[in-house]
Amino acid sequence: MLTTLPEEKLDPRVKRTRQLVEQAFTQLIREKEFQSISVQDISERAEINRATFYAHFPDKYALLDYKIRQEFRAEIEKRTLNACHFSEDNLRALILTVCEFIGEANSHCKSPHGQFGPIVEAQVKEQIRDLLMTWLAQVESNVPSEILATAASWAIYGLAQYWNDQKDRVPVNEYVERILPLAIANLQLSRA
Amino acid sequence: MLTTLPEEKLDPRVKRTRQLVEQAFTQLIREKEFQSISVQDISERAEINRATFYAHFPDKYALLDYKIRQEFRAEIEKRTLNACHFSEDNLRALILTVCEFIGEANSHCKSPHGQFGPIVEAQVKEQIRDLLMTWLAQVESNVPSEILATAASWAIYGLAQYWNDQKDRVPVNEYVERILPLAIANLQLSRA
DNA sequence: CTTTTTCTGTTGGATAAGCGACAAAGGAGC
DNA sequence: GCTCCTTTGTCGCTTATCCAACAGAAAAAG
Repeated sequence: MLTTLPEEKLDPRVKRTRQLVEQAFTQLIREKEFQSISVQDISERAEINRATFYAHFPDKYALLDYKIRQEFRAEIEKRTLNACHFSEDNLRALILTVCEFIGEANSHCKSPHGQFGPIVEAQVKEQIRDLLMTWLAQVESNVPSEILATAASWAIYGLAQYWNDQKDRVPVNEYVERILPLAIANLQLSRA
Repeated sequence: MLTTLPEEKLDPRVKRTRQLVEQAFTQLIREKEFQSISVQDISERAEINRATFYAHFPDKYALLDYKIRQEFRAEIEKRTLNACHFSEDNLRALILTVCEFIGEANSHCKSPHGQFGPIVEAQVKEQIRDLLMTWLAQVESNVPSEILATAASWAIYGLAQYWNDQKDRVPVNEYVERILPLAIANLQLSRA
């Protein structure tokens, strides 16, 4: 689910430890390379037991996934418009968010041999897809919304990454305007 | 004990909740009157269960005691010299600390009908006594150190409060110098 | 005054977190 | 190759915290 109700009667204890783990990880990630961060490091920094970490996350990669999802979601919620309807403006904002998020991820989290990229990609695409699904739920079409959302999420992420990899970049806004019609067309295929 | 070893292999959970309770109380005490602060208020603010509060403190008065002790101890540790030996300089610093602490307590914690005073008095006197006991432990005398420390703690606190209640106060340092010989004499009675 | 509401301590049972200890896997140095 | 050391998941068992409920005290409302 994309809709965030961060506090709906959650056990205070799990709320606490999640928070502690998160902020410990946030601290460590800007000190060390992700690879060299151990679960023990996180547990010690968070002042929780190591076993407790595993009660919340299967491993440190799951925590990374969670962190990425959370931050991307925060961007979505900040700028606009999660859990609202499909519109040209919303789609534009979404694409813009993706472009900038990838840029941030590349610059801030300097991964040595780019093991970071695939993880970010998977999580962000998932988020995009979920969001598009909620938008399309209110629209009639003879193509299943999963199909449309999947295609569009891949396309949007691919285009955003393509832009980020360029040496001489067109301004973001200009680029977004250029690919926006394509994205719209993708989502409105075979409209009823 | 006055000697503080705040973290010696204490269960992380109790460390956490103590900290949460403390900072919740600290926040509330500068918003509300102590009387109008309920255990529920503290628990909610600290995001712990109310029953958990009672697992740590018998009631809110015990928490207040604890807070006062802790802050006075912090003053002692900051300025100087806990767990060290008896000397004129140390005693002077101690008396000065007491004078200023009472002043702070009176001004900052404006209690409506002075129910605060007796609590502060009890806790601070206890702390003074403990500290003097450790000092006297290294000194020979034919009078039990409990007796000497008790008398001196009452005398010092009484004189500090007396000074605070005056309308036209002599400068602190001057006042301290005046009563210092008296305190010294008290502690060195019947020296071996 | 009576009624209603809030707060207080306390209890029993459920659950999360803590604390070792363990075998296994990986890395560093020899 | 071989140690030595660290990290990793995982497992019982203990302990702290949670939660809902309770009766009684205190405060507010009527």
